Amino acid sequence: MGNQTTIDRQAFEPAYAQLVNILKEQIARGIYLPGDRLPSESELCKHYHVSPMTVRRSINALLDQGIVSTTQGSGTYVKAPDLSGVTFSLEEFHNIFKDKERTKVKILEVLIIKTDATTANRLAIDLGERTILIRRVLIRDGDPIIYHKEQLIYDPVRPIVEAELEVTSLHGLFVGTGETKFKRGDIAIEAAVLTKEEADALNTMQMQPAFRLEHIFYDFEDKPVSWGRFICRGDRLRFTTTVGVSHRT
Amino acid sequence: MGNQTTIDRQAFEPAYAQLVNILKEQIARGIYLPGDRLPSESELCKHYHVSPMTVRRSINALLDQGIVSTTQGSGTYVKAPDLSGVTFSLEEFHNIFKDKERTKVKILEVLIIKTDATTANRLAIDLGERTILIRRVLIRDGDPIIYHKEQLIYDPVRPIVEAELEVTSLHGLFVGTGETKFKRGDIAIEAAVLTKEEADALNTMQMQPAFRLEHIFYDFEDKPVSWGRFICRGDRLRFTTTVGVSHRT
DNA sequence: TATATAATATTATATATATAACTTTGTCAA
DNA sequence: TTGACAAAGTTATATATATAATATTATATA
Repeated sequence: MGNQTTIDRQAFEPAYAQLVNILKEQIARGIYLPGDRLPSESELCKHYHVSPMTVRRSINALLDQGIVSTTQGSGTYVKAPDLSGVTFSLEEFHNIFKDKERTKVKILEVLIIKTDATTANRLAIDLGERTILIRRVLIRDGDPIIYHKEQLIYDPVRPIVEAELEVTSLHGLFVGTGETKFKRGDIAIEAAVLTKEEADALNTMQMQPAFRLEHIFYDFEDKPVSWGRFICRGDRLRFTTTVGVSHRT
Repeated sequence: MGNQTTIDRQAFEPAYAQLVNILKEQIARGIYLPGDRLPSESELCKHYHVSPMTVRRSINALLDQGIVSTTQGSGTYVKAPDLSGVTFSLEEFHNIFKDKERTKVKILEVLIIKTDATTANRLAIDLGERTILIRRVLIRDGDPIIYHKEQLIYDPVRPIVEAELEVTSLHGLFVGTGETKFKRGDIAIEAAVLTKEEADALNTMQMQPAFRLEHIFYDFEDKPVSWGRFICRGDRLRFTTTVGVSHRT
């Protein structure tokens, strides 16, 4: 069991990172309980023989991780683990896209249509204007996993379509190739049950649980360029995270 | 439109934060495009008349926000916005618990039972050992919103039960009162459809979409102390976030 | 006792500097 | 042209120091 109490200057790990781990471990062991004040920065300096800025950096890391809170003039206090600050990432979602060996993208349909009310609202355009509709399925090991339906602004001047279609893999969206044409995106996750259209595309039955990941992307002028939804079978995806002080790597 | 280009030393906002905003805005405006190299740290020092450490701090902030990436010896580069690093917070979930005015907790059932296989596995105990089962519903404005089913280790020596039951509001779990008895938790989110039991508790129909938030909490010896699930109506909860460079506050 | 004031401790911000590690570029020789 | 090497540029880490802002504690005063 790791039980570091001093900072090893010969170690590969930098001093500030070592101090972070030392403090985290002490908190994890219950030496400092929620509500307790940590030693002041100057005390930590003396005890571990590091400079104030190094201590500061370590404290900041603990702050970022939501493990402690600081009050100017008072001290640094251990936070009780709570769920309010917990985050979960799309990493696992991203992983599905990552290995290009196992996953393929099948384009079901591409057509130019007149917008319905919902799309007009999302893309901030007039009802009836033309948009490009793309429907695709992401297939892993022959199994359809994710259904994607997207509508893009139809703009002959700036042919985003070609760029989008070139990327038949959707890969660019998730790894940041530098070819992405959008500056910013709003994303929402909802729980849903599969509609018939979605179930057909995913080759399963309707009324199955699913994640619905809705996205709107904006260009550099903050105008919407595309809107769409990823539909993901609930039995194939699960988001995990931890709260509190987890073990050191 | 904010268009800050110099650092105002009289401003309330500290220099490093101002520099973060300046750089973010330039990236948002497309002055630096994905893949571009930012000016080197020493150049930024000269241009904005701040010390290297201050520039460093700003760059680190951009790193944390996933806006740039750095390569030692080479430079700092603007990242293309990608979904891989996107995170969702439980803030909105947390908000439901926060206002004690509107929300009440109704305890449906508390009993001591012998564990089934699933619970024994989650709590790392033997099959048939006793656990405490608690079923509650969180009600907002008279409407049942969240159904919670939890099983705790039955340990006469350490009566966690009383503590749990005192907190009839579940509030402590989410705000970190310092009274929480656990050190660490694993959390998973799944998409699901309501079972009959869940639908009854939530006073709605089964087969409706729902989020299932499963949690296991551990004590300071890393032994599981409780396991449970929050079931949340999908039409009452939605997680949102943004990707890329969003506008400054 | 209660209140205001001073002193002290603590975090927050900022500067200046130094060394190390790594990358890129340029130079020179084979 | 190619490869080896040196030089310059860039980020990463660390120290030492200073000032400001806030909180806490002690002290003096009424």
